[in-house]
Amino acid sequence: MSRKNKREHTSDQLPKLGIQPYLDLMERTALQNTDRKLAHLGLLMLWLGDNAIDTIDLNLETFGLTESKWDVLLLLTLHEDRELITPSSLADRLGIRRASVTAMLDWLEKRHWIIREQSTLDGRKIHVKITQEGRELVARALPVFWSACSSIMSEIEEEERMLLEKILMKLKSSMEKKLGVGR
Amino acid sequence: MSRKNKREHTSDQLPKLGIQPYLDLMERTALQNTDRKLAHLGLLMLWLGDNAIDTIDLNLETFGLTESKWDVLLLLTLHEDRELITPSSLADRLGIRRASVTAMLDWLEKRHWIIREQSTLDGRKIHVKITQEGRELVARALPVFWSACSSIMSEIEEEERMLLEKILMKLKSSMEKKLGVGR
DNA sequence: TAATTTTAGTTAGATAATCTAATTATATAA
DNA sequence: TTATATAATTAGATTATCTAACTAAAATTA
Repeated sequence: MSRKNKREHTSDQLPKLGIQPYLDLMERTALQNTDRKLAHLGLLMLWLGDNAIDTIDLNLETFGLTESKWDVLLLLTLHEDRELITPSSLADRLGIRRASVTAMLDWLEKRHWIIREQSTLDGRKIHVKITQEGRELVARALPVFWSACSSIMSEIEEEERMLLEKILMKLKSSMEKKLGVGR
Repeated sequence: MSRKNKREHTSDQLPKLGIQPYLDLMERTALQNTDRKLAHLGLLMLWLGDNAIDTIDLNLETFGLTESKWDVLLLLTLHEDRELITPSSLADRLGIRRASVTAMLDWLEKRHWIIREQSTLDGRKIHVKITQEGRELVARALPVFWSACSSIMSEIEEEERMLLEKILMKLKSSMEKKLGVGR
């Protein structure tokens, strides 16, 4: 009784409608020339994207990181010893303002995961580098990150995999073109 | 000359590496038992998810809405006249705290898109409803939302579509199970 | 070469979306 | 009737963004 009664008072949970009511609403409210089937897929992609990001965030949390800080550390790691990385180039790549990068770098620098060095060639520029401590953090987080990535797709079987990879690659380039971004 | 020169000064753009350097890094840093192929797909899904969200945000911006406010309005629309919607049930469904819902409802109420009514049956509860003005906003935004959803998938061809739908539905339910959420 | 313009980075101040902890009112249970 | 639980809010914080203004340095131009 106690358990059951309790539940009854916990009340008012919104029932999970599933996707059908969304599709019904779409039928009534989309423009004539909107492809319903594609919009259905797009809606799924949007939802999955949210879930994928939540999964990754959950795993990065262990390291005191968020997705955007992680992106910065990953960029610094991948470009290390290749090119000079400035706050401007990070802002450009991340699609955010320089002021936002400044804030993020302040946060990372306070934790000794990155350092800023004034450029000797051009006094306006700052050279951003990952520190040894930062490298160690990344080294600890990477295995978890990859395993989180793979867990997102754990249900996929071999036959589907190849095809899905092809489709996702195609979507990646078409979306990047549309948004004018890229990695 | 002028244009070219200018470009040369625009300097220090980080080159777009593409996915290969990520895969190389994965090879070196993933755990032995991490399925590389699946992690590759997961990484793509993560990136696509970001892009899909950006696309939707860009379109909702026109209406002064963000994805989370839109989610609330959509929930109110779909559940209208079906069940009593309370701040608690919204928090539960959205996976956020009641305090966060309070803030969002304040914002929406200030714009006259929702109203709050005290429940007569249980004085602790608030009944949240979409207003006529809110309904009109949603009616204007919905066609744009669906067309944005379909634009995400515009490259998909009919043969791929069926299979992709099946895969995405499967991923949706597996991820929702893992995260303990659902729509 | 001196004056002007552009670029890089930061600072200041704002908003949005979240959180936790504390508070208030009401309802339920012991 | 008293104690406990629930619903919502408030207060105060953090993170991630933004724009506008500012400083310093470099590049352009007159």
